[in-house]
Amino acid sequence: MGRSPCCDENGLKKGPWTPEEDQKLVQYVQKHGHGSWRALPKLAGLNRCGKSCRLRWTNYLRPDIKRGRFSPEEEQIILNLHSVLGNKWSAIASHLPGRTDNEIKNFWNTHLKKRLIQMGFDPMTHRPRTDFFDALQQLIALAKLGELIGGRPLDDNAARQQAEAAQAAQLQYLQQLAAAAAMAGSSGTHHLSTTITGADLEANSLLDSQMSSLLSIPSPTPLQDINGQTSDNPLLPELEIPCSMFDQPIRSETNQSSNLTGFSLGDNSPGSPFMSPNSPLPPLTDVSIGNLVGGACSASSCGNGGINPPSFWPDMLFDDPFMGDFA
DNA sequence: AATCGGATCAACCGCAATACA
DNA sequence: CTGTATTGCGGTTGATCCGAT
Repeated sequence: MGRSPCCDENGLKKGPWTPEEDQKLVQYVQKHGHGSWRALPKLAGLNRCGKSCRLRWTNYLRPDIKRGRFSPEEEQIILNLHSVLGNKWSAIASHLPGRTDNEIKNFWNTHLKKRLIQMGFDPMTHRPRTDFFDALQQLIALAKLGELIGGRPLDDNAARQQAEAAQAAQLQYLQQLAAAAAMAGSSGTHHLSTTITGADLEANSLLDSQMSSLLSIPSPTPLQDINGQTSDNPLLPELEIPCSMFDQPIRSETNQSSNLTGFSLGDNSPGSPFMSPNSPLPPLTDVSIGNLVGGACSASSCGNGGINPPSFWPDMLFDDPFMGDFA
C-alpha cells in the first residue's frame, strides 16, 4: 500500500484557506467535478495538495453542508448512534444530512462527551463509570468540602450555596456509584452495600466506610426530594435506584456493530436509533444509553416515586449537571 | 487594558482500505 | 498475484475566539 505524498513536498501551501482559494476550488468542482483529487489542484490553479482540497471541499465548501448549531434532535441521534457505532464518525454522519464527520467528531469531543462524563457515564460504553477509586477520591474530597462548609454560619449566603452545591454533588456521586454497581449486578432496586459484589472486596469495605462517614455529615439545609418534600437526610431515600435504569436489557457487546441499514431519519420502529425518547414504545431496544436514562418504562409502571424518564432524558443530559430530576 | 486559560473548530497527519495496472 | 496510486477515515493539533481575572 502506497502513501500519498505529504503536502509539504514541492512547497505546497498548508494552513487556513483564503477566500480566493475557496473560490477557485468551488468554481473548478462546479465546472468539472472532482474526478481526481490528485490532479485537481494543478488544474484548478491551486498550490495545495489534493488531500487538502478534498478535505476543504467535503468539510466546508460542499453546497449541501448544513452549518450552525446542532438541534436537540441531531444531538439525540448522535448520542444514540454513537452508543451503537462508537467513533464511526462517517457512519454517523451518513445518517445526518448536511453534517460532516469532522463536524460531528468535533461536536462530540467538545460537547457530548463532556456531558456524559459529567453525568458519570463512560463516553465510550455509554454505561455508568465503574472506576470506583476515581469516584471515591472525588467523593472523599467532596465530603471534606462538605464538612468544611457545613461548619460555617448559615447566614453567609455564599457559604450556604456552596454547601448546597457540595451536597448535591455528593448525592450525584453516590447515585453514580450505586447505579454503576447495580448495572454490574442484577436488576431491580439496590442498596449501595450490594454494589461491588464480586468486584473488589477492598473497594467494597472502603466504600462502605466512606458512605458511613458521608451520611453522618450534617446537612446544612434540608433538600427537597423529588416530590417536593423536605427530608432530614436527603441522601438516604435517593439511594434507591429507579427501575427505569435497570429493568430494560442492556446492549450486549455483540450488538456493538448493529447494522443500521434499513433505518432512516424519523424511523420509530423498534431498534431504530432514531426513535424519539418521548415515544410510548421503548425508544432504543438495543442502545444502552437509551435504556439507562431514556426511560423505557412509564412513570406509573416504574414505581420510582414519580420520576418521568421519557421526558427527563434530554433535559437531564443537556441542562442539569446534577442529574436533573433525581436531585 | 493586558493577560490567561478554556472552548471551539478548521485543518493536518498517518494509517487502512480500495482500485487499478 | 503484486505493487502502486488514490481515497477515506479517525485522531490530533494549533490558531482563534471569548470570557474571566
